[in-house]
Amino acid sequence: MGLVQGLSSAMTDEASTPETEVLSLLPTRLRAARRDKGLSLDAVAKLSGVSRSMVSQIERGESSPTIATLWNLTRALQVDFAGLLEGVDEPAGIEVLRNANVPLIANAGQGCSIRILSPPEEVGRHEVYDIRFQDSGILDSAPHKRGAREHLTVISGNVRIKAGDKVEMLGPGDTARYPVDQPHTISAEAGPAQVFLVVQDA
Amino acid sequence: MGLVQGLSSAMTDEASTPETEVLSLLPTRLRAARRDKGLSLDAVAKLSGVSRSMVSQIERGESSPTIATLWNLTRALQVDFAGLLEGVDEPAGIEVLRNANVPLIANAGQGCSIRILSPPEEVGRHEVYDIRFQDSGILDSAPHKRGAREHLTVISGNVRIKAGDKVEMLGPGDTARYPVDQPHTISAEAGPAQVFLVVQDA
DNA sequence: GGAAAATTTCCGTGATTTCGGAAATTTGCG
DNA sequence: CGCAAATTTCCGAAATCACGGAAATTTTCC
Repeated sequence: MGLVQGLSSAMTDEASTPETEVLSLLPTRLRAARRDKGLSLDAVAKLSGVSRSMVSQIERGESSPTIATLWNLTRALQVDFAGLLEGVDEPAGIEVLRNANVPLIANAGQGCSIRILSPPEEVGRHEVYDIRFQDSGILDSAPHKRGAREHLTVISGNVRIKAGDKVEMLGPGDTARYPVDQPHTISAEAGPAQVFLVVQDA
Repeated sequence: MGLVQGLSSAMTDEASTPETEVLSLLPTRLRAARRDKGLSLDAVAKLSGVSRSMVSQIERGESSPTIATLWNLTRALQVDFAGLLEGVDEPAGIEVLRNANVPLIANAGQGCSIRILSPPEEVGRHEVYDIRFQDSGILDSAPHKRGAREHLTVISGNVRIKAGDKVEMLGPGDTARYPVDQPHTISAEAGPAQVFLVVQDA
């Protein structure tokens, strides 16, 4: 007995946040998803191939489903498998960051300043930067983790992108997307430039 | 016998994409994650509280773990539970979208044109737009799904953001972030304006 | 090469999930 | 109220997961 067992013994070195409880949210969320769609246990059973009884047990938290069965359930209920285990936080109102208060990284690269537009909480998943280059300014970066991509749009000026061994020239209004699990460099080519950079999954 | 069973019988009405196979990626990914960190089966066993044998079986795809045990594993390996089941595609080189070829939505809202900077594949997870308003231009949007957020930065001009019942005024260089699981409106306030908009998890 | 150490896989046992059908509960309607 | 239909929960039986220890494999070092 003990669906959400363990974790007690050997804990990793990070903060012991109460997020161990995330699993306990799953039953409620599944039931909610089903009721939202106005489906009966039997209906989702037929849709998902998981038996009525099992669906019932899972929804009541009396058993910890196999990922295979959970996957089938999410398909039938059309809920996002990923989001199902996410915590719930999300600031409520509009969060404003004034031009004057934007955090700045002045001495990264040469002749460029980076304005950080995304909140620290989002680091890793989703980072947004406004980067301004002086003439011939350069910013080169070490590889991020695999799967990471950058999405760059030129606001003004001309820039040169180098990702791995590929090179591209961009003018105002141009956009480039590229994987950054490799060394990459952004540089202003003739005169100053301003770019908007979104890093995902870094 | 069949770890990735079912799905054969009653299929939902959507396209039968081969994404049923996603589960088959999990073993490989887990093993990769462990090796990346230079850990032995025994090490993660002690860290996660899951037995060596089980970890081995899971990594070889010989058993479909319970979400509880999978969760414990992800904690020990410090991998994102969500991303673990995501598909894999990712174009390789630098993808360039020229200013002249940017897809345009001309008649959304009033007096505003939307330039779509992100690729269609990313829709839902991560969308990037360059929006230009004429004087008094307005764009209001219906609620997206819960958890979605917009990240807006003003390139030029002055804009007014309304999300739910909250309102904010932004000038050049200002950034706002807000939940969009509710009706929301962006409008140019005095003269034309240009904004950069990132929508996540729509 | 060869032995020792470490790592991984195999195997028997016990606990848990999963299924199909029966009982219990809830819902709908005269 | 009371009965019928629908929905949900309960109950074995079979399948699978999960564990600990032994065997097999790989790695390390002399």
